[in-house]
Amino acid sequence: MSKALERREKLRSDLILAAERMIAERGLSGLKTRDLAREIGCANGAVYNLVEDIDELILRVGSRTLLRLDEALSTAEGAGEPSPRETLVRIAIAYCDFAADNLQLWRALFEHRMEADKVVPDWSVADQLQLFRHINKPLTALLPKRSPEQLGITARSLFSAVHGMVALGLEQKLVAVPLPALRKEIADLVRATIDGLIARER
Amino acid sequence: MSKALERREKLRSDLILAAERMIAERGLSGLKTRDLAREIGCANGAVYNLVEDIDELILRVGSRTLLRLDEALSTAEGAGEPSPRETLVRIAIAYCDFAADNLQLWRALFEHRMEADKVVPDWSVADQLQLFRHINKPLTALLPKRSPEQLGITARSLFSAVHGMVALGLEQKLVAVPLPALRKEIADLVRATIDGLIARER
DNA sequence: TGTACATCAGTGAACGCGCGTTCACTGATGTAC
DNA sequence: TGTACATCAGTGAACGCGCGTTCACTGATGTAC
Repeated sequence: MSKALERREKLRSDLILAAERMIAERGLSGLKTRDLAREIGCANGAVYNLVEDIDELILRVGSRTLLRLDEALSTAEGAGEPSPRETLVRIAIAYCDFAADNLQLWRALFEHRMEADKVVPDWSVADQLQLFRHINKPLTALLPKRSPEQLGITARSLFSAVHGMVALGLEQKLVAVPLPALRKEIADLVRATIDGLIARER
Repeated sequence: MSKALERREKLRSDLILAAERMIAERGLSGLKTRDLAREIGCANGAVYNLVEDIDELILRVGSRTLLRLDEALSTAEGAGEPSPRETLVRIAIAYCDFAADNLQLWRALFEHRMEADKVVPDWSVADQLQLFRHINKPLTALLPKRSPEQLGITARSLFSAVHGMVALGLEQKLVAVPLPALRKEIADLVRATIDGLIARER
């Protein structure tokens, strides 16, 4: 039986990797069960032995994407001088670079909506919250007077703002910041915002 | 013949209004041709006498939304003291309020993607560019040393940042700024950013 | 070691639903004489 | 004013495609004796 279980786990991981590749290449809407089955060499219906449904599969891929994003942010955090302000700038730039390098996978994180009645599982929620620790630490150093709740809100605001610049910038549509200028604009905005917040603190 | 033309125009405008109502109530994905036809009291196929296809219809609704947004921003601009910094804050808050009050229609502006081969028509492009004049005027007053190109990029950055806060805030998901705090957070971020940009200018 | 049986992963055709768009046809409206 | 004809908006059934999911069946693998 263990041979069978092993095989099953192998197939399951193949499935998730194939889904990841497919989203990366063709976007979330390009993910099709029949193509997945062909890709991992099994029948249509076998997919449903490996995974509850397509929503679960998408969340599994999302989990992997968040993990890689986490690593990218950790790397950015570690490099260079320890000034908390510049750490935040580096994190923001790293977020931008990650999104650009993993465009479709990163978009899938935000495009995917569960049906109204289904609930996002705990393991997926935990993945998301993890990421805020990158922002929280330097922000706490910069704004020591603020309560944890206030800091949490400021962290979310800052993240949302940077996320917006990245999202519209990478769309390459009319309202977007032109791509070459994007990283510089993000750095400027983060620095300006932080300086403004600190000045306001006093 | 003019009686017929009149009737046709009436039906066409009914169609656009019905589409607007339908998107507002059920979101962009809730827009269905059969429901539209029933709503305006004609057959399925008649819709295609009034409009090229569904993409055009969505863009027409989008055009109306952008027009109302433009009015809302104009109103915000006019009210209160003339300090350019506070004008920008009021515009950002007005954008947030408009999005909250017109949630589905506002989302439709960003969700809608044309198929790769089709081109967004000129009248739709013009609608979008119009809006930036609201941001550009006060920004020019605040940052007089910058060239028009630089100002254009800064305007887009600022817009993207505020848009990101509104978009994630109104999603009400994990990463979002809590809704009651959103307006205050936006005002703070805009003030902090502007102060930071001006300080950097010197 | 060999045989009978049970289990369950794997199969792939078919279900079921949704939905934009087309098209042969109709009937009301307008035009020509 | 009346008749024959042309036009074209309006009709709604049907086309065509996509696609997640189910399900009766099969065959390989493992277990019991």
